[in-house]
Amino acid sequence: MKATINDVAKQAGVSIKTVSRVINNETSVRQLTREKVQLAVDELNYQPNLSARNLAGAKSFSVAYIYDNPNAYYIIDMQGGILSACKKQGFELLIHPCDAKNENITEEVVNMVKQARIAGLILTPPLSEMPEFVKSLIDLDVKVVRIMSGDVAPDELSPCVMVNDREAAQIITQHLIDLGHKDIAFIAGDAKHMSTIERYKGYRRALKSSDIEFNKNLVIEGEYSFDSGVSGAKQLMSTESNKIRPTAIFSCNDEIAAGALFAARLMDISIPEQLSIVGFENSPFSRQTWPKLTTADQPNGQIAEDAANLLLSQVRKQKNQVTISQYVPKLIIRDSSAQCK
Amino acid sequence: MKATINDVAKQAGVSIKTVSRVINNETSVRQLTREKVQLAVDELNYQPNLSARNLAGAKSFSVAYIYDNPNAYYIIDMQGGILSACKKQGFELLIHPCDAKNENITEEVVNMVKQARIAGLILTPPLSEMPEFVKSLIDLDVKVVRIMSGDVAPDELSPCVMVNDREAAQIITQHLIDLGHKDIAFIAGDAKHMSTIERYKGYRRALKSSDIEFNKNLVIEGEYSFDSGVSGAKQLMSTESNKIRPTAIFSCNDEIAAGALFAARLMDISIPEQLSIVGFENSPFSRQTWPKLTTADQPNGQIAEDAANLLLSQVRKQKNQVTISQYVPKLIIRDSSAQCK
DNA sequence: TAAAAAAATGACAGCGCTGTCAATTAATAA
DNA sequence: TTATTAATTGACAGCGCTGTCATTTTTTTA
Repeated sequence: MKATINDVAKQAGVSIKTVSRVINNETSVRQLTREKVQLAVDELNYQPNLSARNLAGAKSFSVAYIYDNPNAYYIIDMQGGILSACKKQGFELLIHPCDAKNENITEEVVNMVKQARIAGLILTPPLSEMPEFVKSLIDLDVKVVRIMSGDVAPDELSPCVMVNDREAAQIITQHLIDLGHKDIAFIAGDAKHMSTIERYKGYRRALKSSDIEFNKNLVIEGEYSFDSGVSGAKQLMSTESNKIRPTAIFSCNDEIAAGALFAARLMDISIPEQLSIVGFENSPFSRQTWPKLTTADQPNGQIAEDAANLLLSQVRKQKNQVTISQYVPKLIIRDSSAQCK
Repeated sequence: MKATINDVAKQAGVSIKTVSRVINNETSVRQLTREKVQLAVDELNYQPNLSARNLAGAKSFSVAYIYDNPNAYYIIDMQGGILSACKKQGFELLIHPCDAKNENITEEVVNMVKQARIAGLILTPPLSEMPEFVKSLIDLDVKVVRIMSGDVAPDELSPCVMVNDREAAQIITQHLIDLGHKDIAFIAGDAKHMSTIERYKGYRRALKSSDIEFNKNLVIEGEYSFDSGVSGAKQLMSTESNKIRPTAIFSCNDEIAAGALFAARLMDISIPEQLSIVGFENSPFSRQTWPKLTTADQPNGQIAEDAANLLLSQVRKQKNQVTISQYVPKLIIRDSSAQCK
């Protein structure tokens, strides 16, 4: 059947403890011994039993990805990236979707972490942005890595992988400005999400750096949803009011942009001729709208893998890597943005 | 710290073995004893340690969901449903995305199953439709439950949860016929997928039952992708040829339908006035296209939970439930289908 | 009522590994 | 060279549970 540590020990002519040392990459094993053991491991195609390790050892080999995010594409990308890192290092991944608005979320997750003896957690927005929640988890003696929006970590609670939405938003707004747009509207995502705040900052910054006067009537509060895009765009483009109608809309994500596109269609406004609309995220359906969306690409899979590697090195106590990686989403120009007439 | 089986045994005044019997729902425990133990379990908020159970026992408490499917919405729904069933029964879920086209997929998955000591597997199309692959897994002494397209299981390999695409496709085609359409085109998904075949059968059956002559020029081979919808619709609606142009298109899923919508837009064909387009799946973006798609709704989360329950009862050897549940996706009428003029 | 059969319970080993600590070996200092 | 220290290795217990089998208790039968 499956080889155990005993088989390897016998084959290599050492004690099981030495095998254990080798597979755990501990120091104080002579090079020669290490090689002997490694050889036996390879020959027998030995893979340590996770349950046994979790049971016997102080540390566990399970990490979890906790998330609350209605965006399926995002979650799938994240899972993929994390999984890829976990596999390479012999860890197992548990997934735990949950509801950030649930009052008992802390209790629920704390229980889950205890129950499964989890060694580390990866958190994405909005969970990663709930300091109290994060704190209760860290108190549990699990390592945590957060993926967050911004350029520097907001606190010292845990290592973070940062996504610089501000800069990306500035770039994408600048793209609109370069096309001659001045009346650029902004449809926000959930107000509480850092990503919304950061994208808004980038938007403002771009306007400022081009000396375009900010018009608060062009800013619509919303949430990360299609419907929010529909109603936001309707409001912005309605002719009833005597407000200024924008010539371009910066939507906080692709879903909102798709909604805006939908509203434009309803109102018989042609895109991009009469109105430019840009999204954010480069989710698959930004390629499936009419017209295809100009957007900003986040390499989510890579971000996730990065975060997972950070977490695993923490868990394995290799070093307290304080390295904080930062990603800046890249502008992708498609067909929903054009020269302002 | 966390309560163990010893604590419970002490509290209840029985041996740990008896506690074990109670938590495993074994027979031959007196009612009185069972209650005593249950009380202690509740008081101590005891939850058995999964690693220990997996290590000590013959059976394991881990199941896996293996999938290859580019449709993020589908996967997320499945995961959610499976997870919900697993949680209720104290099982852990491992997820394993993979590539069905990879030659070594069997080896890869077999390894994974052995390595993690997995008790059961849930398979969705296209993996569930690869008999050789399924067989090698079953030989491994893991329980398998497949989610498949059709009304009856194609073989005896494993219990199945069936999704009756044929009937649903017939209903949705009938919907088009009821609207007065006669020249109804069909854009297929991946030819190898049972769902494509079943939906095609339903389409044919509906035509037949209304005595509409089948025109093979109106059937386009494709795959489950947006691009396939674009090129399919282009081909169907091109004016160059002297073929009959359809007045309605049955797209094998929503993504294809979205592509068809896109193509219609390109060709300046207005939907649904000049052409009705229907999708299949009721994925979120069927609500985010212009116009919103008429489609067939699959309750994926529920299907998944059903499959997971079937699997877990197998694994726990409660009974060899041969119950095969069958779901028929329901017609959802939105704005992309209209009376034929 | 005693004997036999059936049901309920418990003692104990052991799953595959890691942690602790003692024993051995190699490296260094005296 | 020998004593001392450091590096390497191994023996063994035990993580929390389940499987096996023996023991005790209850029920049934004679």
